[in-house]
Amino acid sequence: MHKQDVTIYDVAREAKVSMATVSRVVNGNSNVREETRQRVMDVINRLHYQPNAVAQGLASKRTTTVGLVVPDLTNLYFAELSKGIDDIAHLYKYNIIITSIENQLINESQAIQSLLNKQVDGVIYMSNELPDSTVEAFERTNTPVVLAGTVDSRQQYPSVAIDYKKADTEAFNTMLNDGKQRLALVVGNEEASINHDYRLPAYEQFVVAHQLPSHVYHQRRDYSDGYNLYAQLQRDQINGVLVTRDLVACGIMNAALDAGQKVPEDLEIITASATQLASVVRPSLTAVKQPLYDMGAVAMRLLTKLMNGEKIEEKQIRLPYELMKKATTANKSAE
Amino acid sequence: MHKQDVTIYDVAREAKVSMATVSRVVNGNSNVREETRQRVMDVINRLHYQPNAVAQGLASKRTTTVGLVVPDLTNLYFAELSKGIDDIAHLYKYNIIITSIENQLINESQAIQSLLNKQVDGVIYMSNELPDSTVEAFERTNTPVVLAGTVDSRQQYPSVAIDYKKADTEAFNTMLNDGKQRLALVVGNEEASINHDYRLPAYEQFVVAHQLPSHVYHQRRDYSDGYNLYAQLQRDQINGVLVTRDLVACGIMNAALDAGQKVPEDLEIITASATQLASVVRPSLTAVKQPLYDMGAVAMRLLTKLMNGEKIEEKQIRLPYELMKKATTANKSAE
DNA sequence: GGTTATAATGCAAGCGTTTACAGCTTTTCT
DNA sequence: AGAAAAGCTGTAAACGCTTGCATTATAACC
Repeated sequence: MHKQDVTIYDVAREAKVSMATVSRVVNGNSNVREETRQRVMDVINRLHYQPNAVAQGLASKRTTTVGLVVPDLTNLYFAELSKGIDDIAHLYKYNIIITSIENQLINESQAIQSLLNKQVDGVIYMSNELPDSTVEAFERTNTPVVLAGTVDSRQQYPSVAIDYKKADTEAFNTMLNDGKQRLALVVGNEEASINHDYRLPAYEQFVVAHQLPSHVYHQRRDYSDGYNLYAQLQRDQINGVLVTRDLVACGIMNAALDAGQKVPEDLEIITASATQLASVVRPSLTAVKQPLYDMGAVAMRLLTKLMNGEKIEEKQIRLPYELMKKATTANKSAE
Repeated sequence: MHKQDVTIYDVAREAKVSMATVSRVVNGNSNVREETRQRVMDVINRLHYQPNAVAQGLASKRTTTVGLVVPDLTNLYFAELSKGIDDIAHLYKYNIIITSIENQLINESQAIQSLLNKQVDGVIYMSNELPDSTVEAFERTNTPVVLAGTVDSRQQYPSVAIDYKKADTEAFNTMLNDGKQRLALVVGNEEASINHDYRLPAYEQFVVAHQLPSHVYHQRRDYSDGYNLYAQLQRDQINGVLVTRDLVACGIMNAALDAGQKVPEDLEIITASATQLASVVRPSLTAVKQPLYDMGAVAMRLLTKLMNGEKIEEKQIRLPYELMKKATTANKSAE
C-alpha cells in the first residue's frame, strides 16, 4: 500500500556508483571523493531519496532510538523531565519511543519487552519503582539505562536527581522556623526507593532531632486524595506539611481554603516537586523547585555516552535545587 | 556490545523445524500443528527468544509503530490527548514514537522526515498548524494520518475534535446571560485553522448579532502572556473573556485577583480547553471541557483502521463537549 | 485403495542497509 | 621513475525476519 520506493540501489544506479559509496555519503564517511559525493548528493536530492531507518537498524545494529519509560504522560513532573530528555535526544539525532506504564505492574513487563524488541539503543527510566522483572529484561539485552528524576535502591544504574534528603530537611526547617511544630509528610508509595531511602529517613530524623510528633500519610497520589486528606490533617492538628506531589498539595490546599483556613498561616504546605502547577495556583505554594528540564537533559546526555560505550565516572548525579518560599502571597488572592 | 543473541534460527534448530515454522508460531499463523506449536513454544521459552522487531519490520514492511507529533509535551492539552492515544495504541500493540515540534517550524521538516524514515505505519498529528512541507512528506510516503484535537483547513485528513464554533458560541452566550457585554477572545495564532476557521468566525458572528464591540487578542500562549494581558483587558473594559488555552486563562485570572478584582463578578473568564489545571485553580474557571482522552482514543482507533486499509466513512469526527460553569465557587477562596 | 482436497512444513528469495575486504588510483617520497 | 602509502570505490556477505511457492504428510471421499 505505501512506503517509499526509491532505495539506495536506485541512487547508486543513477549516480553510477556502488551502493557502498552511496551509503558512505549518506553516513558522512570521509572516504569519498568530493566530486563523487556531489554527484551522489545530486541524485539523492533529485530522487528524494531517504534512507530506510529500519534497514539501517538491522544492518548496523543501531536504531538511533531510545526508549522512554514513564508512569503517566499527564503528570507534569514527568512531562517536564521528558522535555529535557527530548531536546537532548533530538540534538543527538535520537528518536524516542515512549512507553507509559501507568502503575499497572501487571503488564510493565510486556511493555518493556516490546520496547526492547524494537532494539532501542538505550532507555531512560522514570518511575518510583524499578521492578526486578524490568531489570532482568534490561540485563538480558544489555541495554544501557539511566534513571531520570528517579532513584533505585540497587544503585545499579546511573541516576540524575536532587538530594532529596537535604531538600526535605530544608523544607522541614523552613516550616519549623515559621513556628510550625506539628509537621507531616505526605507521600505516594512508602516502599518506593525515593521515599523509603530518602524522604522518610529525612523526616524521621528531623522529628526525632526536634522532638516533634511523627505523622506520615501515604498512598496519596492525586488531587482528590489530597483534598480528602485535609480532614485527617485537621484532626491530627497538623500545621505544616511536606507533600511529594504538587497535585496532591493543591488538593490539600483547596480543601483547607474551602474549610476557611488560611494558607500558610493555619497550614503551611510545601510541595517537594514543583511543576507548572505550583506556580499557577494561589496562594502560591512554597516549593522545592527541582531542575526537571535539566535533570532530563543531563540524563539523556549521560545515556548518549553510555550508548557510545564511554565509561561514566560518577553514576549518581545530584543537581542543585531551589527552595522557593511563597509565604506572603497568601493574602493576595484572599484580600 | 549488546543486543540479544538468540535468533529465530536458533529456535528452529532446537525445535527441529524450519525458520518458517517458528515464524508462523510467533505470528500466530494457524497453519501449524498443535504439537509442533507446543514444541516450538517450549524452545522459545527455554531460550528466552524474543523476535527482533527491526528485522520483522524490514521483512514485513510493517513496524507496528506510530508517530505522535505534538508541539509540547508539557502542555496538558496535548498530554491528555496523548494519554488516550497511548492507551489505544497499546491495546492494538503499537509502539509510539513521539516527536515534539516545539513551534519551531524551522526543523519540523527534519523531525517529520526522521519519523517517516523510521517507517512508522501511521501518524497522529496534533498541532495548530500543519505546514505544507509536512503534508508533502506524508503524501510522499503515503502514510495514514489522523489529526487529534486539531483541525486543518485542507480537510484532507480525518480529524477528531469538538464543534468549536458551537462551543464558543455557547460560552459567549453564557457570559452574555451573566450580563457581560464587553466580551473578548484571546487566541494563540490567528492564522491557525482552529482560530481562523472556527473561533474567530464564531466570535465575530456573535458580537455582530448582539451588537457588541469586538476585541480579539492574539499571540497569547503562556502564563505570563495572560498575566500581562490583563492590564490591556482592563483598559478595554472587558468583563467577559474566552481564552483558548487554560494556562493563559490562569495568568489573566491571577492578574485580575492581584489587582483586587473579583472573578467572575468583575471579569468572567472561560477557558476554551480545560485541562487538569482548570479544575485545580481557585476560583475555578468556567470551562469548555473537551473529552481529550476520548478524542485521543478515537483518533488512534481511527488510525488503526486506516493502517489496516479500511476505508473511513466519516472523516471529520466531532465529539460532544461540556460547558462547566463554576461561577459560585469564586467566593470560596475569597472568604 | 486410489484420488483429491487440505493441512503442515520447508525452501529460498527477498526486505534495504552496512561494512569487511579487496582492488584499483592517485599521491608522496626517495 | 619506481615503490610505498594513502585515498577511493566496488563486491558481496551479512543483519534476522517474512512469505510465496513447492513439497510432503494427512484427511476425506467414493
